[in-house]
Amino acid sequence: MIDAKNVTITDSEWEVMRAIWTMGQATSRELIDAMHELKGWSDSTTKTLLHRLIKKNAVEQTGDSRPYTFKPVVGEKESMSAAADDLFDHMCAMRAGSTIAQVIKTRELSKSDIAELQQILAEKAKDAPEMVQCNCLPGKMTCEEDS
Amino acid sequence: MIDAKNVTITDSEWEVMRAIWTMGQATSRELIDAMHELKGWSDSTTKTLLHRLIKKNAVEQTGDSRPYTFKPVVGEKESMSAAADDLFDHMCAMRAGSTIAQVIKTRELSKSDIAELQQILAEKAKDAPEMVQCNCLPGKMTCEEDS
DNA sequence: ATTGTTAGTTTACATCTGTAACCTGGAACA
DNA sequence: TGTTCCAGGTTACAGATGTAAACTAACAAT
Repeated sequence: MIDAKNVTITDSEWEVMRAIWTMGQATSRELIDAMHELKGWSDSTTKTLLHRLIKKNAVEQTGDSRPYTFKPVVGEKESMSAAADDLFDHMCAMRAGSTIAQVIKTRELSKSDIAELQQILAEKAKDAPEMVQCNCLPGKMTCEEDS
Repeated sequence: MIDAKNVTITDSEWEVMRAIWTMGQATSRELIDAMHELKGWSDSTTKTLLHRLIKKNAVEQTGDSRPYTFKPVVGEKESMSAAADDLFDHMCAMRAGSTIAQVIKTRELSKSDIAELQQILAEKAKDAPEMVQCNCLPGKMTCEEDS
């Protein structure tokens, strides 16, 4: 699995990736059917997305005979982390905490997920700063609003 | 502050919003200078983005005399939550936990941020499911890969 | 009144995205 | 051995996005 960092997967492409990741690998027919089922897309749409993903090196086409096999080149976890990082990189550092809080509140998490998060937090608490600085503007070191 | 849900703020626009949110409100000149400083953008670029944001109802222009004042219509926190939600909505539910874990590891969090997260997690742990199901494909109830 | 300066508005334009039709070469069938 | 079908490839096309030039209306200085 290659670094998902440099590959930008768009929303539609992301849908295809989810299918590929979940199936592990698949033929275009299987993917086309899955996408038709899931999103109502026409065959062409899935084909196009698949090609763009191949071009981006997110998916590879293997096999010698005609119904080729498509499989992921980038890992799901890495891609998800990259996407999340990308999101937080564009937000005010000062607000990351409350955003994460909101996400945790909203998402369904398993007992072990929660245990892992608690573990990480406990560790992180040891040398956590009293407060995180706003990094939106130079000079400006804090955001006014705060609700 | 209006619902940030329906407004899609693009990456570049997001940069402008950060400046506006941080400044609370500002004249176009101040914003143009800030963006020039931060991103090296030409005046026009910031102007265009400002206008698009106004059209999207993310920013409003107030004042009667010439140097008008621009101020946010959507809140920062709401927008950030909306963006985060949007991201997680497109990812496999089963992987949300590990993604959040990765984010927490990477980001800087203050002591109080951590305390809040721990608080939320403790509460959530009470009735957490043993495991979260993959929601990528119909039928398919779990993702194979798992690293 | 005339002119320059700046805030605000329109227009531009290449690339990216979402979505899909159409074409082509080989495999399956008649 | 000509016809059909389909996987794979090419082209299309409108709307979004990043980035910015050009134009116009107000205000300030002469």
